Amino acid sequence: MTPGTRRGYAKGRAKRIEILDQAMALFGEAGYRGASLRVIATRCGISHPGLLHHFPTKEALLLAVLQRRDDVDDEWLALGVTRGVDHLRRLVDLAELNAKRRGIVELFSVVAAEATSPDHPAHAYFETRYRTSVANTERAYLQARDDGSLRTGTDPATAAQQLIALMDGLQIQWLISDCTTDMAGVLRAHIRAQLTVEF
Amino acid sequence: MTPGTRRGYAKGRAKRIEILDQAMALFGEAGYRGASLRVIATRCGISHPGLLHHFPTKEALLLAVLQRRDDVDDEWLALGVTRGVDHLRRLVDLAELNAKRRGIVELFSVVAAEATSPDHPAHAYFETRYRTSVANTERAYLQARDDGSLRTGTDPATAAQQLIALMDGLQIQWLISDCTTDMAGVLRAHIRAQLTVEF
DNA sequence: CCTACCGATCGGTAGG
DNA sequence: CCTACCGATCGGTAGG
Repeated sequence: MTPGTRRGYAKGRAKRIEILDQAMALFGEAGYRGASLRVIATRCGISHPGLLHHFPTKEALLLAVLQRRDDVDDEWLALGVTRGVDHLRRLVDLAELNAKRRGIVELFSVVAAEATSPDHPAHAYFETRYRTSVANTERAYLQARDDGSLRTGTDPATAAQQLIALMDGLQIQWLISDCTTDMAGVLRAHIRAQLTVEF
Repeated sequence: MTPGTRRGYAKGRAKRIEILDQAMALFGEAGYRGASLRVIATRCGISHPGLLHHFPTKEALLLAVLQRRDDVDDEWLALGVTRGVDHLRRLVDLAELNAKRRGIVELFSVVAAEATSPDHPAHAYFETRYRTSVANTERAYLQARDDGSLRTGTDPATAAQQLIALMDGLQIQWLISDCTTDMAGVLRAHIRAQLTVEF
């Protein structure tokens, strides 16, 4: 340890972030089962027992990665208005933002599919995530209806399920097609057809 | 070998089918990377080198599983009319049928997500599959427009992408929610809103 | 944070 | 179709 080198918590925290970033990338590329702690650790310039010093198990690492992405996105969603048609617009903006973050899209698409297995470590996480996503979206559609912005015959509960499913399905197509699908555009067209107001 | 035991090709063919069925189930449960030849072989009552006698590599087994499912579904789709609005109706029927075949839904949802990685053995397969699925669906929407059944402002190309994405996304939600999502119903509501005719 | 190791498991092959 | 084996790799632990 050379004199002047900063030691202690700050350095540990920075390494933690680096691990989470590299883990996100590899979990996205290879899935939870396909990713190995040794590869993640090597990409961070440490050994795999070194990684296990920061996160006790592989499972804990995955959950920390998912939690971190949620925190960042929740913070982003909380900026600005998030009710009714404005909330739906915000979801389209998120799709537009995601089109610049392949790693994050890969992470959620691949791990969500893996986690359909009841014994997957992230199964409960995604169960909750889908329930709250659909519920929040349904609330936005209900508010849009109260505002008179929703076309007659559009059921808020069904529309919410559709919108979440559409976002997920478009991400798969976007990844397979090597990012040539226009996720935000297709999404916007779908919502526009459900509203009486400009979108 | 007791006298009277049937030998030769018939028995080999039956074992091949059994392997494909068990492999489909495990690839769906655990993904391609998470599934092991030993487990598949054990479920078929043979050793894993015995399995490799029928399929030379794990990759060949996966592709054979996918090809077999396509053959079965193509045969089913070819029954009855498959143009315009009737074709769209046929896709909803397929979703209804899939709601009784969890194994098949798992296989395609999980492996498709895995296969977004360019080096996945099924990457090319899914690239082609999505292209043709979207193209066939676009053709159906174009025919619906020619028949005057399509609502003004609905773009066939966009609608095709939406419908395929919606089917995939609904399957993920259906799997995570332990089969409580009404895939066919949500799908039908989406298409109904795009048409001028009853659906 | 490291090296060194554990038992388990992987896909595939040798040889029969 | 089998047993027996290959080298590689896995998540996690011991001990420092």
